Amino acid sequence: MTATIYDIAKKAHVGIGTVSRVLNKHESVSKKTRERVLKVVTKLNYRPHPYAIGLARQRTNSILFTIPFFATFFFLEILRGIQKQLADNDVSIILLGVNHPDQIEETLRQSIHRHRVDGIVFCSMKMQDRLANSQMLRNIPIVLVDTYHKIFDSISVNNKQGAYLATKHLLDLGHTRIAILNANLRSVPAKERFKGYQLAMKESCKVLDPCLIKRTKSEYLDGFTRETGYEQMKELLTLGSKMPTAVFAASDIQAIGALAALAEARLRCPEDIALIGFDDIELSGPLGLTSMRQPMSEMGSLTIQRLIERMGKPGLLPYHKTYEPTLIVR
Amino acid sequence: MTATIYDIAKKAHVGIGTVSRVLNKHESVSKKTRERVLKVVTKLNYRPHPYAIGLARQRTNSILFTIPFFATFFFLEILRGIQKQLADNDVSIILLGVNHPDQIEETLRQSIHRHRVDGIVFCSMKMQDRLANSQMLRNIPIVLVDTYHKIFDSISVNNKQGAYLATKHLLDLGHTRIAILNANLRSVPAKERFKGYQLAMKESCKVLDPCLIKRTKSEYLDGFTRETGYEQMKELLTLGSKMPTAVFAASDIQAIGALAALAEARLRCPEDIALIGFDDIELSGPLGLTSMRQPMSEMGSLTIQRLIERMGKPGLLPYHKTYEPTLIVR
DNA sequence: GGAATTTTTGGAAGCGCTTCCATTTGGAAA
DNA sequence: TTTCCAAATGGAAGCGCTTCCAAAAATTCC
Repeated sequence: MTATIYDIAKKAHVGIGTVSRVLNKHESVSKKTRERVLKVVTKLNYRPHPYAIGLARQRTNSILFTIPFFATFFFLEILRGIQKQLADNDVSIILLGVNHPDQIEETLRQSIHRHRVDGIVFCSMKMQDRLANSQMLRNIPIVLVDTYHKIFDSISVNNKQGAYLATKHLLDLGHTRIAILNANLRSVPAKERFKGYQLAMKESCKVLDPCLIKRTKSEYLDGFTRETGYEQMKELLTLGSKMPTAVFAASDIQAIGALAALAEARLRCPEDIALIGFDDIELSGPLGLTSMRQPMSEMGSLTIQRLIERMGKPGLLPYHKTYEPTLIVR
Repeated sequence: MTATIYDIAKKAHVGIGTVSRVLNKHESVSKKTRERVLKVVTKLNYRPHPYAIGLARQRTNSILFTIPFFATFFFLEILRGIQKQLADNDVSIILLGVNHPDQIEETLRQSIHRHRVDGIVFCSMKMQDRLANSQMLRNIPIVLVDTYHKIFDSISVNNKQGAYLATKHLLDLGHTRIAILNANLRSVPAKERFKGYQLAMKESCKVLDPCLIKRTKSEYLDGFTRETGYEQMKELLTLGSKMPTAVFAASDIQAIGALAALAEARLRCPEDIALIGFDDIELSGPLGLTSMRQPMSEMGSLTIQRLIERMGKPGLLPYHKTYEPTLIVR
C-alpha cells in the first residue's frame, strides 16, 4: 500500500491539514514543521493520489489531445513538445484520435464528459463555427494547433510566407514554369499556401499559367494525400511541351505522391523536374525532398504554455502565434 | 454543474446505493426501479465522474502506453487498434513517449506512481531482465507488443517466417545472390529475421556468401534506421562483380536508406537491384517498396483484450501470440 | 505580567462514487 | 392470516485529498 497523508501526519506528529499545506507549498507553515513533514514524505516515498486531488479540487489535471488519426509524424512531434512541457506541470494527457471529420463533435462530447478534462488541444482539424460556438466548448480552455479559429488561441505556421519562400527558392534556381500541386482550397492552409505561391510568381513577373495550377476537390483530409499528389502530377505530365520544370507541392505527402508519378514516367527528380514540398515530414530527408520545416516540437511546448495560462485566467483574449517556416534544401 | 448520483437518487425517489447498483448493472434491482432510475439518468444526462469511481474502486481505469518516441506509423496503427478496443471499456490511455532506452526505467517509475495506472502496454522496446523482474512491475498487468519477454504476455509477429517468405519471394523471382541488410543482432526481431533468411537460402541450396550478410553494431534503435540501411547498401555497392542482384532489408526503414544509396549510385531499384523490406510502413506504398505486412491495428486490439483479461485474473500464465506477416508485392 | 494580535495548527466536511450491512418489502408456504 | 425467507433497498463509511473554520501557540504591545 502506498502512503497517504494520514500516514504522514501520524509519523510527523501533525494534522493532515498541515501535511496538505506543506505539499501545496502554502506559506503559513513554520519552517520547522515543514521540514519535519518533508522528511517523512521522503522517507515514505509518498506520492499524492491524482484522483483524490482531482476530486477534492474539482478538476482533473488532464487535457485532451485531439488529432486526426490518419497522419503521423507531425503529431508525434507536436506531442513530444507537449510532453516535454507537461512533465513539470503534473498534468496528464489523454489522446483522442478522430477517424473521420464527421465524428469530431460526438467523439469530443463523449471524451469531455467522460474524462472531464481541464483543457483541449485541437490539432490540424478545421474548427467549424458551429462546433466552436457550441455550448460544449463554452467553459473549457482550448488551444488550436495547425489550424485557426478567431475565438480560440491558436498556434500555427505562416503558410503564406512558407509557400512564398518555397516558390522563391525555385525561382532563384532559374525556373520559370513552376506548377503548384495544391490541396482542397476550403482548407485554410491550402488557401494560404496558394497565396504565397501567387505572390512569389507575381513578384518575379511570371504569368500564372492556369494549367500549372492544380488543386483538388477531394474532401478526404482536404486533399493532403499521396493520391492527390500522384493524380495531379500525372495530369501535369500530359502537358507535353507545356510541362513545368519545377513543382511546388503544398505538402510533402503530395510531393511524395508526385514522386511516384515521376518515377513511373521514368523521370528523374532534380534533373527532369524540380520538386519542393511543405512540412518537412520524416521521410523527406531520406527521399532528398527539399521542404519547408515547421518547428513542431516547439509548437507543442508553446501549446501547453498557453493552455495552462488560460486555465489560470479564463478571461484572456485569444492569442494567435504564427511561426515562420524555414527552407530545408536537399 | 453536472448531476451526481445524489441528484438521480432524489429525483427517482430511491437511495444512492440503488442508483449505483443500476449503473453497475447489479442484478439485484427490480425491473421497475431500474427503469425509473435509468429514465432519470437519461433525462439529467448523467455521466459518472471517473475520478470518484477510481477512488472508490481503488483503481484508475487508465493504462499506460509506452512507446519509443522516434518511430511513427507503427505506433499510431497499434494505437488505433487499442483505442478501438478501449472505446467500450471506459478506460483511458495515457501516452508515455520514451526518448532514450536508458530513460525507460525512471520514466516508467514516475508514470506508474503519478498516474497509478491499472496496466501497461509496452511497445517495441526491449524489456530488460532487470526491469522485468523489478519490484515496480510486480503487481501490475503488462502486455508487450512487438517485443518479447517470457514472463509477460506478448503480441508479436513471426519474424522468422516473415523473413523466410520475403527471401523466398526473391528466390522465386530467380535471384541467387541475395544480400541481407540486418539490424543489430542483439535485437530479437533482427535475430529471428536473420534465421528466416538463412532458412530460405539453405532450402534452395544457395550458399551464404558472408560478404552479402550485413548487420550493424549500432545501438541506437538497434540499428533499425535509415542510416544503417544507407551505409550497408553503400558497402554492398563496392563489391563490384560480387554485388547482389537482390536485397532483403530487415526493415522498411533500412530499405529506404538503401534506396537512397541506390539512387546516389544511379541504380534503378527493381531493374538493377531488387529490394524487399519488412514492416510495410506507411511510405512503402508510395515508394513502391515490396514488404512484409504486420496486422498492426489488430495487434493493438488484441493487446487490450489481453490486458483487460489479465486485469481481471491476475494469476494467468503468460500468453504469447504471434501473427504471421503477409507479403505485399509492389 | 497580561491583553491583543498574529501566526500555526488540527481536523471536520465535502468532492462523487462503491460497498457492505442492516432494514424493509413482497411473496410463498403454512 | 401469520410466519419465513429471499429479494430489494437505503444509506453510512470510506477511498485520499483540499479547504475552511475554530482553536492553540507564538509574538507583539502596553
